[in-house]
Amino acid sequence: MARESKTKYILLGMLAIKNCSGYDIKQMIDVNVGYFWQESNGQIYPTLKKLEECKLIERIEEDRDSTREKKIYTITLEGKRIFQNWVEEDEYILSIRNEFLLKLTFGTNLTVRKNIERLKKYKRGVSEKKTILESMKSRLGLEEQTDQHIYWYIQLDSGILMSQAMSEWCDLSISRLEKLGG
Amino acid sequence: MARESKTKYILLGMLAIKNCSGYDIKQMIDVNVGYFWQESNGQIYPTLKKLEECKLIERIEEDRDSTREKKIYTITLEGKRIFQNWVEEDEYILSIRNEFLLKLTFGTNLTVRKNIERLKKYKRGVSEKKTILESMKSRLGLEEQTDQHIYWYIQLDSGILMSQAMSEWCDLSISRLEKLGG
DNA sequence: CCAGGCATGTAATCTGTTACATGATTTA
DNA sequence: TAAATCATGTAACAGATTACATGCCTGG
Repeated sequence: MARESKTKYILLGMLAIKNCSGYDIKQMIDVNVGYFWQESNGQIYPTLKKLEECKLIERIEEDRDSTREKKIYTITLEGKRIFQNWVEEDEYILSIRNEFLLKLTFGTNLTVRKNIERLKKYKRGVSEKKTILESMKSRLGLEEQTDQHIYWYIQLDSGILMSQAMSEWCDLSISRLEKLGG
Repeated sequence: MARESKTKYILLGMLAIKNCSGYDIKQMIDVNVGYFWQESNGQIYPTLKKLEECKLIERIEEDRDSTREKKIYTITLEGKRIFQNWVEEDEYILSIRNEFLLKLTFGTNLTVRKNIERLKKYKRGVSEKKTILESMKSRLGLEEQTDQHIYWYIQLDSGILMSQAMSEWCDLSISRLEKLGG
């Protein structure tokens, strides 16, 4: 049966914030919530099509500026209803697959030195992401404080705090392994 | 093409630690690495079958105690080789889908009070998991310190630190929302 | 005796990724 | 002019979940 896809809800949610194209949505997802939610184009475009067929979203005329082909969508009342129902449900799926942690768990099959290197590299990646999130947060702080903003703020903080914790964990783990004789 | 399934590697990895059954493996995954890796029975059993066909694992006689049907597997040399190759590859997939954070991002569609409630509930869940991980860690500390142990120790710490950070983030977010007038 | 855990497994079905195709426009 | 980015989309294919089936054993 494969559980119900949540893709439609994130698309509706983004369109509830503002009218945009599939490409815009993909950007917004990658940039803003990419650290806890991913969608591929292979999901986005077909889902947009289906949503339009079901009249949960509609195409509008992109009034301006595009010589480029760009399909701008807007959410319908029915779309908002469906979206709202989903937001109100107090249940959440959580799926994670972190292959880095998995390989580290089996770290005994590698030299200590190699594991330390990996942790250092991983930490660099985590720190970069944290920096990006922090700059997004400060940019958000400069803009006007709408109701929407507070939740984006909170959500960004979760990413920042997680990155921070991950980074500290890397240091801790590195020093543990170094004591072992790296 | 759908990316290569990693299921076989975690099964091989568990069998590299000790001989066990599909049921045992499922338990080990849920309990030990469940917070960053999940597998369902619908993946585990068919994969075990395939691995046996490819001679990467073998059935052994469960010497004792079971009136119950239980198929114990052991990893073969070829299986170890395949597993080792995977561990040595310095590349990792990471996929996360946290529907809680997603709904919170769209929190403006709910009352502030409701979002606070959700955060409190979420925090309880996070704290429970943290407690479990901590008890696992102290249990691990009591057992003999093998080479394997240090990596499980480190891996557990990542879960504990993440839970801790998440928990703090919940508090922070709750107080932010309360200031808004919850 | 019955609920729940132990234990294995399959079928149905959808989900989701990758890789590719296409073409315009911008930038170096 | 070549590479990168904008922009939409599809096909192929495997991945993965859920739900169910089966049956034994244990504890209350």
